[in-house]
Amino acid sequence: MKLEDEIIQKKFGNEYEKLVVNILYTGNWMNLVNSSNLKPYGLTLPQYNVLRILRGQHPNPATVNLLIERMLDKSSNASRIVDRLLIKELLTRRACKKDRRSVDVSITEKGLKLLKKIDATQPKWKEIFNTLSEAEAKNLNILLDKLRG
Amino acid sequence: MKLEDEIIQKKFGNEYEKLVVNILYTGNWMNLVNSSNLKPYGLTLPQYNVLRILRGQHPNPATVNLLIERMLDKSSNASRIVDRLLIKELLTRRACKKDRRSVDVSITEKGLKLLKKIDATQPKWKEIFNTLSEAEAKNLNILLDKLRG
DNA sequence: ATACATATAATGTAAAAACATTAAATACAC
DNA sequence: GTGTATTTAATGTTTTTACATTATATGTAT
Repeated sequence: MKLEDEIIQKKFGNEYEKLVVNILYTGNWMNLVNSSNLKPYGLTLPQYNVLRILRGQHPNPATVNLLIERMLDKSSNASRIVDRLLIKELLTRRACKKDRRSVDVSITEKGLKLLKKIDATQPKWKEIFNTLSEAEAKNLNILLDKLRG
Repeated sequence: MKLEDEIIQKKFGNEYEKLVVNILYTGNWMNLVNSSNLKPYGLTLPQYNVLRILRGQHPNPATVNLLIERMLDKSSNASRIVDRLLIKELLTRRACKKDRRSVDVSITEKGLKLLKKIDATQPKWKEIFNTLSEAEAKNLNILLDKLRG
């Protein structure tokens, strides 16, 4: 029996316990879709997320700290993810003038161009979730926001 | 700005796009809670999940294949996770009689005992999600099931 | 029976993550 | 200003994951 069926059939202690498995399972599936989409471009999911954060800041730089704050995966290998993207010339890293402990990390033109290319091929969640009406999606968002307090 | 705030404030393309970030973010937070709870027992989350699957099968064995099917993280280092748990004597591994390609993996008494100890200290999601009524949790589950089609 | 395909798990290797520590700059109390 | 604590990022090391390959057993078509 697959977990998918397991979720449906298994007797969970309560709705909250089931909810945890449900969210984790759904999230894993989304991650799978996302990362397999990125593979042709030679980016891992964390690398992609960092690039997107940098694009969000552009043309301002971001510090490594800001990357850590924003990244979905907080485990903070941010410094090394920046290393890897630097090698690929998708970003630049230079000492921050105002605070010499910090570094200014900025996405390059090459990085922006790559993101743009990826944008076009990213999963269309609206279509993937076609079993869900817009109102239901909205409702889910509201409930998830509420869940986190 | 933290991602938490970002989710609230950012303009997403549509509710579906927001939903993806929302679920991933929530799931990451849950994983964090779960794995920090396991750390005192020297188990990683995948190791813990494998042990729980084995307990679910007990007293029957599971094949590695079954573990892969059921694990939340499908990347399938199942074989090596079994290795690690074997070293800790939390499970046994022996050739399967019926199909000599397969292996029978079973949780040991030591493994069962460890799980039992962990059970008592696992996060009480019902309390953690106290911002959410039981009806809302149920509604979330229904919507998530629907989302996956 | 033989040949070929498939299923199952293990292994080799490279990449990334986890965890702890370190180094340097800044903030702050006195 | 001096000493101490804190912030910021990088680094060292170990563990785990990712990806491809391999070895063996089983299934299947002929």
